[in-house]
Amino acid sequence: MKLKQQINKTIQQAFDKANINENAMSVSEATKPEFGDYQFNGAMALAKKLGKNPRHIAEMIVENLDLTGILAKAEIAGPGFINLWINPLWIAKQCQIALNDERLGVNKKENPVKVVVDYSGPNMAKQMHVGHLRSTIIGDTLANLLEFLGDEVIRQNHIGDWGTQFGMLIAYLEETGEDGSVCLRDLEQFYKDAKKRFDEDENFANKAREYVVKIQSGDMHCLNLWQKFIDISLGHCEDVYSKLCVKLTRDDVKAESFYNEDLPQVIEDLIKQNLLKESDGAQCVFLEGEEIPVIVQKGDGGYLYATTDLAALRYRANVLGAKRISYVVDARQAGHFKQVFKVAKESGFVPEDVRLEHVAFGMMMDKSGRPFKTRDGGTVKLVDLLDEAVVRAKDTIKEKEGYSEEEVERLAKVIGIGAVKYADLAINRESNYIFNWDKMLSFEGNTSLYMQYAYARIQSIFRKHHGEIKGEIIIGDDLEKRLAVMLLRFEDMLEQAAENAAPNHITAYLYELATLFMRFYERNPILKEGVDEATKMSRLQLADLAAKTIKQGLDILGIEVVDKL
RNA sequence: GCACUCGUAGCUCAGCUGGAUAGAGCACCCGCCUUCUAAGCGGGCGGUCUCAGGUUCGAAUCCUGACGGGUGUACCA
Repeated sequence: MKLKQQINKTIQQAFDKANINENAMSVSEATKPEFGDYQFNGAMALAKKLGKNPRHIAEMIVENLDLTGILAKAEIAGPGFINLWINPLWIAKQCQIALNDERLGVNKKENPVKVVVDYSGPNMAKQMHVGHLRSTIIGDTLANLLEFLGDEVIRQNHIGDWGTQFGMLIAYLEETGEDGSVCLRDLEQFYKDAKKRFDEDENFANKAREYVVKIQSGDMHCLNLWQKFIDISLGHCEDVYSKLCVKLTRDDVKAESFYNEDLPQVIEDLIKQNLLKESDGAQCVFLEGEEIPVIVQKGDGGYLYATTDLAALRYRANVLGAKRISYVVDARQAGHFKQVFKVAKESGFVPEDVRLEHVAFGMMMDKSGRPFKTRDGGTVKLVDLLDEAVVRAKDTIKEKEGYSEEEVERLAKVIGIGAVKYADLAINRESNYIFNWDKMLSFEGNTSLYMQYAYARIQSIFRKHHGEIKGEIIIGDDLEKRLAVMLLRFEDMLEQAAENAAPNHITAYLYELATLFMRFYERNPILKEGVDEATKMSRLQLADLAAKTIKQGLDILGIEVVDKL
């Protein structure tokens, strides 16, 4: 249900009837309940343009406003605000439609596009650490969201599987042994050990360097070892993805090395476009207004990540056919992407109409506001963080008695992982955020637990209710109306979130929805004695739609729900 | 130095394309369980939106500058 659009249409009709030959600006949600459900603020802006009194214009609009359909009431306030009340009967009907619809009344986009979402991108040489968390879950949310709205989403996991450190790792893998899966159980340690050998033993170091050359020249034995290493390392990532309920699979992997063959061609094509200049021995693209050039080939002939990114960009635009390409990468690389996007457009690698965006996010900080590190200053492994989340979640479960051990385990997983993800997604992605266990695992405030609790409370009602649910939704009081309008806003909110690639729009909405439901639940009894049948049926259905909406919203965030908490 | 970004309640954060008295949560204080999950709900306290100008009928939001924090600044990714 595109609620705003519907209301805008009504306003536009009033414009036409009043002979105001302008496009009406969009209505917005009322800032307060007293101001109705929606408000139209366009009269003031028009007043100046038309040289008329804003209240007079507002009157003209209101006089011509159809109050027999969606809208029930309109009031002029202050200098020319038009406060709008939606017809409760209409609201009820729309909720009914949403409830009977698998997609909760959310339309699929009329003009879906292919979207590449590039996220996670772990380095195969090391274990995933907390630094990968945000990209992985923000990216997955964006992918889920666009998919739900009907776009054709192509997930791309641009894993780092190429570079000089792999020579060292593979040399060490061969040296240590037969079964890679054993020595690679802890990648971090393996990397450290290999590095130690590299620094200590000249022979080993030379061997490592040889391996780099061999891999790059396509030596089969080395490539096999390399492949084995990548497989195992990727397996680690998949464990993390599975724990995180992130949908990335091996099919989404398009590694750095995938673009290797195209790199010389990238250089060739830049030369053809007359964009390349040599500077200090390196091949560079100098962009207008940019202080530093984009270096695409080093003095020694090697390529850089800008080169790979260019290759990836044109592959995504031309081979995959993407019309929107979103890079979910931390904010520090803003400069890099700005430049690379510019080169991609100027060189014609990517057509003008393709939307390139850097979905930037801030850093994760510890409680004292410093970058998130272990006590000794090392990086925190993502698996460890997630495991701790589950352990901590288990401690928060109040009454474990009613559950089997497996159920507690399952609950702890849903709560713990949900808490970590929600806390991250609830923050405006561009700002840095402070990681705080107590806050994220709390039932209070804008947390996943609060949402899961709201959901479970509703499921509890349905466990207690027997018999079929029939009859229609009736909007009884103001609270029910606010809840219902909130439910109808779902699609508007999702669209905004998708447009801005902003998961926190979803969490903010869900929180507001859950809060409204809790209030409704406290004030308007459903199954208690004395509630007449029609009201009961109506409230059951409202509760049902609320639960389904919460579940669908959380599902987009990649967060699970349980029927009982 | 230059570029980017942020600065909102004691703390953590919202605030969409400018709109009415700037919103949540935590913390603190006060109420509400013999009936649907009180892990909840209601109420109170708490603000010079860093500062100074400008645009506008109207600015936390847009522009300029200052101050403060963060990040990035040619051959790592």
